[in-house]
Amino acid sequence: MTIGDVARTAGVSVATVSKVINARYGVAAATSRRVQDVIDELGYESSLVARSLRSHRTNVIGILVAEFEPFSTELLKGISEAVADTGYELLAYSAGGRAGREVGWEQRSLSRLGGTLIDGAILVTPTVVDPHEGIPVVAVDPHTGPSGPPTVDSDNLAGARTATEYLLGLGHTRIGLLGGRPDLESARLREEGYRQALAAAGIAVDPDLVRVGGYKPDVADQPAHELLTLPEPPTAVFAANDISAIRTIEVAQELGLRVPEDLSVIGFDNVPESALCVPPLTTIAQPIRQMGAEALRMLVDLVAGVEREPHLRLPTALVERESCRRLDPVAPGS
Amino acid sequence: MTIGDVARTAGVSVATVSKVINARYGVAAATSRRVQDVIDELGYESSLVARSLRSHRTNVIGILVAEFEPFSTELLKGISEAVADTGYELLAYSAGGRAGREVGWEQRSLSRLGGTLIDGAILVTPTVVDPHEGIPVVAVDPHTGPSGPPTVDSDNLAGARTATEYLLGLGHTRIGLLGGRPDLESARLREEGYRQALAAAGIAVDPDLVRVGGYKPDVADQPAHELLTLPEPPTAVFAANDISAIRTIEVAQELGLRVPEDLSVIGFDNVPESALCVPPLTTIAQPIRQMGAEALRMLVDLVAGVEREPHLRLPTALVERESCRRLDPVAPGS
DNA sequence: CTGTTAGCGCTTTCAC
DNA sequence: GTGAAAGCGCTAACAG
Repeated sequence: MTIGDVARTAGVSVATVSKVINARYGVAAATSRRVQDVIDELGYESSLVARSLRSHRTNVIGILVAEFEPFSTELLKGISEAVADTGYELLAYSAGGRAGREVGWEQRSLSRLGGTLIDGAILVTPTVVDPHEGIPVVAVDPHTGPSGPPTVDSDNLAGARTATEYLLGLGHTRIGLLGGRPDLESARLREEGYRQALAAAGIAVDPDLVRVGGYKPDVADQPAHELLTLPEPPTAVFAANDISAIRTIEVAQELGLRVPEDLSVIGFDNVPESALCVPPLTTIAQPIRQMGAEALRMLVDLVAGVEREPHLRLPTALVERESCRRLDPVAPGS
Repeated sequence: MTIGDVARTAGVSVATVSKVINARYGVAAATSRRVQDVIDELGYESSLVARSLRSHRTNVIGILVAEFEPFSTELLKGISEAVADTGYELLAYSAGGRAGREVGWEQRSLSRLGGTLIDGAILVTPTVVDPHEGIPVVAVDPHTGPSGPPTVDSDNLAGARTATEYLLGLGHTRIGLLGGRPDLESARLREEGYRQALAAAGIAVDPDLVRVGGYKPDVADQPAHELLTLPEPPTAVFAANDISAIRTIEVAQELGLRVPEDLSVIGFDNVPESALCVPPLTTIAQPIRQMGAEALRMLVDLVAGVEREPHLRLPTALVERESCRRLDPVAPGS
């Protein structure tokens, strides 16, 4: 079913059908109606692909992700809510599982779709972003600094400091850090916040207590295990994201440790999964859905050529649940 | 940056570049290497759009949704996990906010993308599905019966019966039903399960207690309010999905009712949001991620031409949290 | 007002 | 082994 079928059925040329579809001037009312009737009758819808190849305006916004995991899907919900009245449609593209390992998925996806299919793109946690893209781009939680494309992120530094101070306030001094993807600026800032809070409390960072996690359950597995089987293990762990925090809790439990009695764990992100975990995870909340909504608004403005402040940073907040506990004032035997 | 640019830089024709990209025979090793070098150097990626228009095989699976809400995004997570080793990429398409109201978004999206962009599609809670599509289609939680395309769903009837029996077991007899989208078979089955459980307990259904909710918070608002302000209100409500269950709890709280002390509420789906609600929602779990994974596997087989049982029904299970409570044996004053 | 024509970027015969 | 040419479904000049 193509525009040609419609044209033939209506007894006009494809050009005329195209004009009717796109509400261009220069079509007689009678012709227009007849064509419209045929379109309705046949249930014809123009191919987004063919149209985009030619016209370079599609009314579709792309969301480019490495994978559909809790963070990106949460963002998607926020974007979806915000898109409602804009007239845009949404196309979320994941370069398949391979992308997790393969760097440069952002550029690849952008090249594959950017030329024609989408009018603008939201890049979710991209590592590298070529500043001179063909289409407007907004990056959420990117690696880039203030240069590069417009960005939306949250206050990772303050959030990490809050997390660490919270643990400190609970009497913990041996606090482990399970870091995030090293290629992400947010992960770097979270580690920095951890170090700042410790320094402010006059506690030296024990290098043994600092591990690189990642952002996937299986990647967090080994470093979490190492951390918890140390000769002098931490009494609390700050994991740089909820997924690795949840995995840390599971590893602790496999090791016979009770959370929070024997080990306190705090995460970062506040993805819905953090509430489903047993015990429910105490974490630093990012306003993920709001970040998505803001990224979309920013991008829509960009596509429309509206000037905007190019960087938006949203606040984080502590969400207390049940995975952290005050350290007993005197450890038995000490 | 097009294939033409690569061809010019490498000093060959576009046809040759195309052959190199697609690993076709008939290219000299030296030429192939030279072209490959240019591709790498320029960072060229072929346009999915242009390629798909011509070749009709893209290695991309489409997931067509009305909206990115908790159910569809949960499904997306399951699909994303399952796609990892298949070599397919994922393209989730939402017809924008308008779709919620507009019926037929499934057909429209399918027509727009199906011709060329995607090799197969997973339709999420579609209402109408034209059986003779151009590409393989799997429907998740569809309206259709056993005819129509292959489907994946959960045992809605048994789940609804379980939910109602659970409330009955807690001593409730005035149990309200906040139904789901009337155009969904799953909603019909959930109501049916409710009726069956009540009948089995020898309780007549009070028509006042049966309301049509929908699947969006604001749609559930009014019927929930009506239900709770009845002269003789229910002591428990079975909402046909978590989103309207959560909204019911909020409405109850606005009305000064405590949940679960004054009102028990049970949902259906077990989306992550149900655990975040206050109090955490007792609900009937569908294995949503697994449903997504199975739908993907089914579709991949379909695309590959493998024969399969066309309908898969997964079991549901009660998840007890804190929104339901045993009814006091004797109501005060009665 | 309407139809013819020329591409968009790519793949695919089919000559050379 | 390589390139010229046709065409996927559509839109955008331009003639008629």
